Amino acid sequence: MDQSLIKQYLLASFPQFEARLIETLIDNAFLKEFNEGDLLMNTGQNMRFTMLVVEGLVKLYREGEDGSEFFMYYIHPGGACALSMICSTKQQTSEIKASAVDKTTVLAVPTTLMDELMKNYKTWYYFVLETYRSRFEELLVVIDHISFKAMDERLEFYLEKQHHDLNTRALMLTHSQIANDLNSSREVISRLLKKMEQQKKVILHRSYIEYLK
Amino acid sequence: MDQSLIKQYLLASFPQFEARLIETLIDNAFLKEFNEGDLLMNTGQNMRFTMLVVEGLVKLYREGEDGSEFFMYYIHPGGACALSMICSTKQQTSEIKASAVDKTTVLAVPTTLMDELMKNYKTWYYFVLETYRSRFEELLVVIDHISFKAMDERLEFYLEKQHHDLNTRALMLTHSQIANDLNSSREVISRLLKKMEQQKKVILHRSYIEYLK
DNA sequence: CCAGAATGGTGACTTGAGTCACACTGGAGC
DNA sequence: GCTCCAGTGTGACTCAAGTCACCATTCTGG
Repeated sequence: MDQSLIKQYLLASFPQFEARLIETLIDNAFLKEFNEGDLLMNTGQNMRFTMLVVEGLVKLYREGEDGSEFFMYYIHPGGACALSMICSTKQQTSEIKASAVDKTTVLAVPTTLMDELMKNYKTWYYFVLETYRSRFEELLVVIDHISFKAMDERLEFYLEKQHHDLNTRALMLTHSQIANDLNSSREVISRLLKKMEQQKKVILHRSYIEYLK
Repeated sequence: MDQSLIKQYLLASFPQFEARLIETLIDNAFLKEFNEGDLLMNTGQNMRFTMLVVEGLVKLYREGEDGSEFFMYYIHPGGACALSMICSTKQQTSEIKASAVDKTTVLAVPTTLMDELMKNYKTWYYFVLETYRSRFEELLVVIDHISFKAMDERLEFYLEKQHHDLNTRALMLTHSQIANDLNSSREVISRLLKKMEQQKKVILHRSYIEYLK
């Protein structure tokens, strides 16, 4: 049944939540599934639910005016989208998108419930603040990289991150995909990858990259 | 007296705070003054106080490894540093600095008080969330600019922001300062400013720029 | 008033990275 | 087998922006 499934998910992914909070969430939230590639959140729409990721993987990226995109970070089970945690705000400026990388399950918590949760459950408000803080810091790291680092270093960091977040050395990525994520171009990425291969940091294959270091 | 001064400041800069919250703050927080150029917050130090700006102006910037800096945004009276709102976290990665632009007064609220404030005062937790949200969005805009825009556009945006935030057309900035804030070099900024002058968007003077558009 | 510092202007050069054009290759599907 | 196409490799070119060198102007402190 759905209720007990929610409980299982919460216990597994959000072990820090207090028992009463879990009960409240079971009574008020519902599960939602997304397939690979589905959009969880689109630009500027008013959020009526806070989404807690309980299974799968979500990719957050920024969309430029011309359609080019820019990878920011992944959200793993146990995380939530910071932006989805605010009850009904304008959000006109920020063009941000979230899409499922794998088959993903999220727990949708109505934003109308936020006041009560914040007030009554310490573990909830810790979670909200911690979510904001960590996303904030990730953005700072992103800013660091694009403003202070050159492409080769950014590429290495990107691959390291992929390796770490996806927990595999076999990175299923084409050069164009990487170029998109880093807002660069395929040729540039190809050349840099070639260099990295010579430095024995990766081995290149068709449609995937073996991460060594 | 200090107590009534705090009250005045709070009423002026944080009119949304409920009366009981203001009383609590009066009893537990204290004012702190900074002179122009003083550092309010340094890299990675554990924050023991949340700082609410009640007078003056605070500049937030990111420090690169080599000492170069990168302007992010201003905090006006009525605002607070999002990062200072988290009770004692690691914060090892983020090298972020806050310095006073003018003579600035802040209200220092002990972070040990956060739990109680969040729980008991709805206007407080709205404020905290709103602070996070708005800073987050500002960072997104920053990312947009450095990843999608060229220097000329970034410069125009920067000047527009200065004009808007400092509320004056007489921008007291040298070319080197601007270059620092944008993580560029003086010569580049000089040339671009020259172009903008030809386009009648600014008039250049020694040590200050008249913003026209 | 003078020396030195701060500020700004400019030409010449270098470089990282984006673009264009085109060639090669391995796999999927017929 | 063959075709087509996504994925990749590479040289040549362009351009924005950073760097270097040097000079001119204004300001400031003794």
